[in-house]
Amino acid sequence: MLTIEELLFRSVAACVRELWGAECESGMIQLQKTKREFEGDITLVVFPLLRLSHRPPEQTADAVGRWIAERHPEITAYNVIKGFLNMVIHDAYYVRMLNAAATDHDFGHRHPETGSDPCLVEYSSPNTNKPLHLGHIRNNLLGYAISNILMANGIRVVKTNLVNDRGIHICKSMLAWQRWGNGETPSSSGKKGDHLVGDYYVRFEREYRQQVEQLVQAGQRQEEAEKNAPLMLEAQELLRRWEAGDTEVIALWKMMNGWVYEGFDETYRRLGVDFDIVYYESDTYLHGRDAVMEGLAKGVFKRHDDGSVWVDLREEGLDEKVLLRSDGTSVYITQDIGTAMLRHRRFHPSRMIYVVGNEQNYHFRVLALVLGRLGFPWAASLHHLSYGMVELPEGRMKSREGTVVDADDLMDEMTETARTMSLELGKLEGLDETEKEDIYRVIGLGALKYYILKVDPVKNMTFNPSESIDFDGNTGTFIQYTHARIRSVFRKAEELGITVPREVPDRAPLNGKEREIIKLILDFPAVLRDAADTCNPSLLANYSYQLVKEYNQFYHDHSILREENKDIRSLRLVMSSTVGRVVKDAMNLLGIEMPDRM
RNA sequence: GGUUCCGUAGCUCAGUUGGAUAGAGCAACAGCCUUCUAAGCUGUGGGUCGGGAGUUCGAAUCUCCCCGGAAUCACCA
Repeated sequence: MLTIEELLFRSVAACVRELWGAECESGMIQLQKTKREFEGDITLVVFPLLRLSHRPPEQTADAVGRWIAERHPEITAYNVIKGFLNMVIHDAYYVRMLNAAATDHDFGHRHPETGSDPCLVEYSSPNTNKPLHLGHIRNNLLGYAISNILMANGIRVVKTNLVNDRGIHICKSMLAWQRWGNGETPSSSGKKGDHLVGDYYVRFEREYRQQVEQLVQAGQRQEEAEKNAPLMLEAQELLRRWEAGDTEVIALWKMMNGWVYEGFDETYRRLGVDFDIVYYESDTYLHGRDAVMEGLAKGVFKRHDDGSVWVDLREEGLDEKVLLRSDGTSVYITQDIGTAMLRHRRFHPSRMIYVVGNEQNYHFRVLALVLGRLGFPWAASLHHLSYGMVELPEGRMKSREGTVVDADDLMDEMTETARTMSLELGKLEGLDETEKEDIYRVIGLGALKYYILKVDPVKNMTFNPSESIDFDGNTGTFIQYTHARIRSVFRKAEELGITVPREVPDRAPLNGKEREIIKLILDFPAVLRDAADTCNPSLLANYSYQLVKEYNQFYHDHSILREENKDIRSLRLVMSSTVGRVVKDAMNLLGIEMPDRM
């Protein structure tokens, strides 16, 4: 079905051709929603057309308005204010479009093209030496949400996680555990595996700092002391033995990483995110080396006298960047080169999206350029979905100062707060305990997820642990609450024996509020597309709030089930159920569950 | 110092391709529960869109310069 925008677009072009004998160039026909304070639904901005009409704005707008109104019964009236032509659209059009949305189970969604290449999304990518924190939550929510949004747009998605399971950081935890652990395990201590390992990492850092301090007091320079501290030397020795395949070290590494994975799995499960494929750096870190050596042979990279291999990106405005160490071992980016190649060989992705914090903007520019230098045409398909840091009121989270907001703790607190508030309101009486607990969980997590996802990813955001997350106002809770009330209307309708039509059978006139809401519903497909095109889930979050806010005002003024509203009930019921469905759909794409009651 | 990003109400954030008088929530104050769930609704107050110049019929939005903040520029990951 032709939307009214498409119809008007063509109509304006035809009008200009007929009246002034000119063709519209792209961008000249600007249609937008009419501002609330003016009468009308769609507005044509006529300024760009003045070049063709050679008339003042008002005359141009009036001429176009008259031409269109004479030919299209959908336009019932128009008015001109300065260079703006506001057109009023017939109620029947909106009722028809509402019905189309109401009866389309995949409203706004597109079906995947068969045989098309997938989009690969990498997110989470944790280190295995400490538990997940608030920054990881932003990462995971963004990655999971954008994957869902792409899928809703008919794109096949492969969700991947690249676990950084090797390196000096995990050796530090291992060393501390060997020293001070006394064989402690998750089951012996009752601690979650990732937290247990994280505690030993913290222990290492604490002891290490003491050693450094002692060396400095004994007369060494800070940098010297940091290199010479016995604990650091031991950790490095452990890394060497790991790389040499020492069975004892490998066994310890496997055991402790196993604990961490159990812990991560639980956190992921609670957070509601998942992956199709998990890559481990210990498997992939060697693969990039061959590619770098090939590039060296082709002359796109250079070897320095000490044997290290470099890429010179000064022409692109960047610096020289090391790709292989002088001892031949790989660095961080080497591993990413290898991983990208492995993935490309296996999936032929049309796009590779990396959800990684903005502190790695430089890294991903380099990665794309290096892959380009190596001659891979798909280097251009890399997309870094960069997001800002989550900061605390006093600044950045610092593990040294114990200001890291732990993911598990935060989810616990959110659920707990939801429980307390729910009990105060006392609306869940009559439900059994497991149902109640599930609703507390859904509300607590919904508030957290929405709070994070409503912010534009590119921006740093502030998280105030004591007062940030409200359950009032522009929150996930409010959206869930409105949904729960809509569901309640339908439960009541059933009790009252009111039949709910699938679509609006009559041609009831619309009031202003109803039009606003229907227009918002009809925006959903475009918002969903924009969110995918710009890799920005916050568009969906803010859209959901806007829709629900509008609906909630309507809800108060327009009783749906009252007997005196019988004749307009069908419209209101169809509208309500469609709002409920769209909002639930949008929120689910963000990973936010929608309770039927709360 | 170089590069990139951010700067909108006291606070947290929206703001569509450049479009009309820049919007929400929190906080403050005043109302609304015989009425489909008050986690809600209605109203009041609150702005040099960091500053300046430019482009344009029109700039929070695009360009340049400055100010403030963040990240990064490692043989760390």
